[in-house]
Amino acid sequence: MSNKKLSKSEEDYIKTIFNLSEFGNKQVSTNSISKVLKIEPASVTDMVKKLSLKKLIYHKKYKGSQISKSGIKVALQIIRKHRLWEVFLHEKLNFKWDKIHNIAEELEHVTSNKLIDKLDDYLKYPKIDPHGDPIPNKLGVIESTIKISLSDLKIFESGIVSRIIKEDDDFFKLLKKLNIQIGTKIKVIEKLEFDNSLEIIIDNKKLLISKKIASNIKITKI
Amino acid sequence: MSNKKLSKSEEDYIKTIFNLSEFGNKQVSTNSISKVLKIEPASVTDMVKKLSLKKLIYHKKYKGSQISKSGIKVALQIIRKHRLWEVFLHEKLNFKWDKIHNIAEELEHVTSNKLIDKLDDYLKYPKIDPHGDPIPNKLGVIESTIKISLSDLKIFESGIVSRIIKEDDDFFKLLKKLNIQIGTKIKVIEKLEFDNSLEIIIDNKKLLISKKIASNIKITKI
DNA sequence: TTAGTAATTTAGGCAAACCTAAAAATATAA
DNA sequence: TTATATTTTTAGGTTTGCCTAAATTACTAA
Repeated sequence: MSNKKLSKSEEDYIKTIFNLSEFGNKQVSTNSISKVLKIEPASVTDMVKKLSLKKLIYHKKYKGSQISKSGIKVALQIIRKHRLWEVFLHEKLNFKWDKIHNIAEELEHVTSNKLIDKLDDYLKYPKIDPHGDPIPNKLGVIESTIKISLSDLKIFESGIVSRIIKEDDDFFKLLKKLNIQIGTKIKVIEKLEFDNSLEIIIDNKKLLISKKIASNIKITKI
Repeated sequence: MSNKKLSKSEEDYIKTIFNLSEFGNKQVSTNSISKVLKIEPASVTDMVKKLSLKKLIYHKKYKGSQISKSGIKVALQIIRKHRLWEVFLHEKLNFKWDKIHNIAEELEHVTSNKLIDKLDDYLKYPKIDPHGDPIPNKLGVIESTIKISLSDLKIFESGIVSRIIKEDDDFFKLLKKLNIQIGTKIKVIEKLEFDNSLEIIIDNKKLLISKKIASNIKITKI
């Protein structure tokens, strides 16, 4: 099909529309795109028309945009690149969590597919990025793992930390002190009625965390 | 000084002008830039004016362009990025010599300085890229090593292979068969009068190579 | 030294991706 | 159900980086 190389701008729009659409199901308003990309609504209208001509989205005047099948395909490849670079920056170059996003934002537009496949191989085919977001494979397939909030885990259930909701430096520091990070195994052994805080086990050590902390941590049940 | 971020195009021009100028000494013609970048001379004139306003080059109508001190600084940083990425692609991702250039051409425009410094660290501060070209350090300093042709090495002198002149697949294959690559230590033990071929030692093994081969290999004397 | 050729610049245009201001469509609330 | 507010689009501009065609300057060889 229409395999002409997209511009950086076009890629940014597609990614944004995909992200706002919740896996392609929702209509996306011109204004919401405008806000995310910090581009005036009038300009968004221009681009949205262009992407519509390329069949990457469906657009009806005044009604919003919906990403198409081929648009989703494109978006997943961009997301794949972004997240693989994030893994590289974090694991190999020792960048902190919160510093990698902007750099990956640039690297994701580097075009070579060969590059991304070799990078994937070099990183040993990671399934999640340093934020805990899943990485689509070469074919765009995301291995679906169901994530629930740590606060929703029942007593004696275990899980692997797979996402931190609150992206905030203080919260990151707190988690570091508690030895909690992406990949950490956690078992819930008690839920206190008094204040809903949780007693959990990490590395054979018991500790107590508040309901608020727990609800900002997503885990994959094991 | 004028530290506003340069566009990809501007960077490409600066790099080209630097490369054509032989370390900033020579005037560079509009036509030569045009040929390298495959952009019409008229367009080159436009850009050259712009870069001149930014004091990255000096330009006199009809007389050619000369890169300025600050232009050289910029060029060296781009070259640094390019060559570090080449090392990464070659050493870490196992790309072949001849495949890395185009990808590095894209990666060199990624802006983060922090990224390039961390990459440098990760690669253990390499001094030369996979083609044998020297890598400027953070300050733009190139550790100058004098390279001579292997065919100019005298009897009983030794050197490290630092550059392959002929960039040609067949020649690469030949070198591979001879166990010669960037970094290989070579000692000359005989120069045959008959056909000017050289007897050399690599890894304690003697072998004979033609004058033509030798003159396509640059080495650093040790 | 001058006529022809080559290199370079000027002039005018175009596409991409933005912008502002104003008009049109839609949503909301009295 | 209007009047008002909000959202979206249209219309017309700007900048960047390219283009072609034509004019100008520089070079070269008779």
